Amino acid sequence: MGSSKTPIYDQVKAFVRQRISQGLWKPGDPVPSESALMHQFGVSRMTVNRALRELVSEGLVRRVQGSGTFVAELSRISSRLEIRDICEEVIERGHVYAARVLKAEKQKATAELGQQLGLRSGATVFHSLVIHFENGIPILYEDRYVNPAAAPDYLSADFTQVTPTRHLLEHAPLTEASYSIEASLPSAEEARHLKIARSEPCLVVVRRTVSGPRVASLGRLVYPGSRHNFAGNFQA
Amino acid sequence: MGSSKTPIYDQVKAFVRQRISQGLWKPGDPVPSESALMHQFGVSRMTVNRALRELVSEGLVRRVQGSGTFVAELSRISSRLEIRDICEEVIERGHVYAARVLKAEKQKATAELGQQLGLRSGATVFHSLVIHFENGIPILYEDRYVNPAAAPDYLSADFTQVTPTRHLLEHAPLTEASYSIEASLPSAEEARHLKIARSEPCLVVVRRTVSGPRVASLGRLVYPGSRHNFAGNFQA
DNA sequence: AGATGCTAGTTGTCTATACAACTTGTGTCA
DNA sequence: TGACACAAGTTGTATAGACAACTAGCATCT
Repeated sequence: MGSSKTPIYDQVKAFVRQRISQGLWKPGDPVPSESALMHQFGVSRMTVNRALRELVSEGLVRRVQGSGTFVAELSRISSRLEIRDICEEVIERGHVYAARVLKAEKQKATAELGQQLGLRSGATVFHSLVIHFENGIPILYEDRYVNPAAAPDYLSADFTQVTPTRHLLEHAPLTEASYSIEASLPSAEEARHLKIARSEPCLVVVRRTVSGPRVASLGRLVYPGSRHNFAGNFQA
Repeated sequence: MGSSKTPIYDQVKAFVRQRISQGLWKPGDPVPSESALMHQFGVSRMTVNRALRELVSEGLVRRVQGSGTFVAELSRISSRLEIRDICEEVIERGHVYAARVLKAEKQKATAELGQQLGLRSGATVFHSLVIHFENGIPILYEDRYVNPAAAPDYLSADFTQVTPTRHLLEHAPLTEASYSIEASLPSAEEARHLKIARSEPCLVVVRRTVSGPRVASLGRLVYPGSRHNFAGNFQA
């Protein structure tokens, strides 16, 4: 029954978390020391230490060696933004996924593109252009440049079966990535393929992925504003 | 010299992380057991345990009690998306921040709004409308409804000195939040105050914050697409 | 063949102890 | 007054050992 099936360190975490979320302990306030909590709960110091260390990694408290533990300032509560595969997302919603490949070919890099991919100007790069559909409706225009050194058989993949994102995740283990999200109007070609008006705003995600020592790919993902949004939620 | 100033558990983490990011150990592959790593590094089990536990929380490996530790599937590498105060951001960029208050008043909630805030239709809510400037240029149109129970003195705050976000963070400790990001065209009024064309796409963030048992506020943040984007990067 | 039980290996939790590194306040000495 | 030393309190790391909980494969019995 009331048996303590929940681990002690979780109980300590819950205790501290509750005091903070109820506003009893405010940002900047000191949290009881390890030895205080240790006596209060009648457990060993290592257990309390684990609880507090995990709260640090969750961003709830801040610790200063030699000084103490303090409730963190609230400005940096955060959530996770994931790199998801569009195909998985669509299927997760119980809908039908499909893709059409407009282009998949070798190309010579311009100076700017070469620099972004860490290649010299004029080097060979892979270029793909894929439209993704949800229930037959175009929801994503994906324009991607890939570093051949990172994924040599990129062009031999069948993008109607395996999305470029998935192919890259599998063949070029992701070590780093950066992205930016902005709103802009589609180009004429983008609008045509997405079957939207040129006046309809789109969410544009530009993403650069790094695999090991190399920049692996540079992608421009255009989502029609009326058919997509990014959502998330997070808890303290 | 090579003095081991870095903690042992960090060395173990680095070892595993390196093997994974170099692609030597692929997703699904088993990671050496605690006792194997323990002997390999000549350290105690608790130290190895800590290293592996932290790698779990970073999403790099997955552990199954009784079975073993495995390299995680990479599809869900993620970054943190923070709730930031616009004022802090501007100042961080070394620019001048300013705000203009268009509205700050009590209002009766419509049925829909009341429901979103967890209040009955017709209840009193606070409504604020603030324009934020960076170097004199409007960069954000903030339309916000606040639950009076969560922040009773919201309306007495001077929003040219303290942003609504900051006031709420300080007076209604954040326990939960959800957001959605979408692209859309501004309304006539939004375009007028942001000094942009009605055809210029905007990033719209709708955010709902919860403080303790109550929904604290509902905000609609409109950023001109040409003057703002959300960026981030993350590492494995 | 199928069900059962055992065992070795693995991760999960917890303890008691130890020393190192750092902070802060206090007291002493010049 | 100022510089310095010291001590008490705090967090950071590491160890050795113990038991619990779970998994997977093997052997045995029916």
